Amino acid sequence: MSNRRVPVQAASHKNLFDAFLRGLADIRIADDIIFRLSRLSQAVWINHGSIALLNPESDSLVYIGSGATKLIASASRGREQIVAFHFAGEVMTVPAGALHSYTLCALADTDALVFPTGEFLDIVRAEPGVLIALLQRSFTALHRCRDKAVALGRKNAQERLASFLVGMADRIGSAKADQCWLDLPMSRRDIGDSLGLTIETVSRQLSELRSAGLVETVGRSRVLLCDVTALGKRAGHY
Amino acid sequence: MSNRRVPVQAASHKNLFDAFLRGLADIRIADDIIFRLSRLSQAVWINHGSIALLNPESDSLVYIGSGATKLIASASRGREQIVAFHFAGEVMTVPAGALHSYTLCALADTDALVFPTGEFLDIVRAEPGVLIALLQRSFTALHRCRDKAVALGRKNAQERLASFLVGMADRIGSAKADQCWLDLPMSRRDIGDSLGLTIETVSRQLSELRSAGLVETVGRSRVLLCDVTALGKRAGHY
DNA sequence: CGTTAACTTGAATTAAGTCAACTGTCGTGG
DNA sequence: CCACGACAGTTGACTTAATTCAAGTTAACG
Repeated sequence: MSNRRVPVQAASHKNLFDAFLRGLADIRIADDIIFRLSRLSQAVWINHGSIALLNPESDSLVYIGSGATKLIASASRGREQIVAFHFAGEVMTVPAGALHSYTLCALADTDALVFPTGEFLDIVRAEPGVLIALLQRSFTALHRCRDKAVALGRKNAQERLASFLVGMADRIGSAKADQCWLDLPMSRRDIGDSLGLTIETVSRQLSELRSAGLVETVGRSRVLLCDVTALGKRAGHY
Repeated sequence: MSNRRVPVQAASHKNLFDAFLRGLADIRIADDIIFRLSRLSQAVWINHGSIALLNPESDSLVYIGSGATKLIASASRGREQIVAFHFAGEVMTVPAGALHSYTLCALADTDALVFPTGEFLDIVRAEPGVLIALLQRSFTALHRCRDKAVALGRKNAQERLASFLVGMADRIGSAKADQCWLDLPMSRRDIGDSLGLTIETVSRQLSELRSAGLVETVGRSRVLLCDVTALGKRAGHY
């Protein structure tokens, strides 16, 4: 992870905001709305391993400019469930005051842009393109979360890990034919907390996939999926 | 379940559509948009126990006029995970062509109104009120799904059942002080398929809650939550 | 009031968790 | 640039919570 040693500069608010607009919707947005959104947003630099300080009073809408994050839900007795990972260019919502308490934590040095959801929607009322873009991202998040529910509710450890790897390959992998290289920014503990498994079980199942010839690993974070189709089958997908 | 014996008449498309509009957003919508939405929508009557025939080619937006439904995701080997329950007045999305195949199934005789999501959004572009209402419902669904992920990933059988009961109390219970009556439209199998447990485990845990004095049951579907706060504690909520 | 399916309870099994020891990776400092 | 230390990850042995299989009960409907 060479970028951890290189001193990285936080992006300026302007650059971050521009990237957010470009990524959100491929449409022209009225200047006054852009101005108001810009004033509403707050650029946040989250160091690798630390958590974002979000307003606990209101839901937050977060854009990840660069880096990667995990969204953690905590139940009582200190148990943590990672509810979603997010990567550069993605938008997510963090609820305030829910049944479980949510924390946004950076897996790598991360540039983020934060809006209070309520005010954001008020401003953006007149821009259907933005609303629809947001709605589509929200559907995507819901579908991912449902897939996770299936994995957590009805799949065994090996299928969960296979699902995870195939899902990550889809999002941050570099595919070539039916092979795919992954550089995972999260630890085994994070993977376990995401799959509802212990770190030991994750490790054991990864070893099994390794000896089945489905994956190879290099160091701690690099993984080669040797046969994505076969892995998808092990994941219990249709 | 007396309404199963009474022959129920499917609501007319007009009544259903009107209820949908009233429930969605408390705003005036342009007449031509109402007309186009009305033409796009399809009223569907789903008998207790049978599944809705949705277009497998496109995502569906579904409004439940009356009744109750379960949204089932199927993984390979015939395993089923109930991803969400929906009751009268609610709106949901059913994805087509996802990793797992989704089925909408009625827990009671159900009146529903179905739109293809894509066309719906095209028509509704000019109505920010509708888009925002949809966005908020989508956030609610996402938050519920995340809570479910926490339960499935990090809670034991008893906590899951307690979460389920408290959650249902919130949505379809009749509360009085800290007590709450529930008339569950779903079977023990449905509860198990929703909580990632077997029917036997659900039964055992319900018996435990019963002997702990936290719930009482009458017949198969009526449940009295004797102390919702205490039950919430057992659910691992904060 | 009898039949059927839903539910409950019990005993045996198993997948994943826990606890513990060991190994490899990676970054720092000599 | 190499060696060391610390921590992330792996592997093994044992335990446990939930599943599976099996045998009753009970509720709901005709």
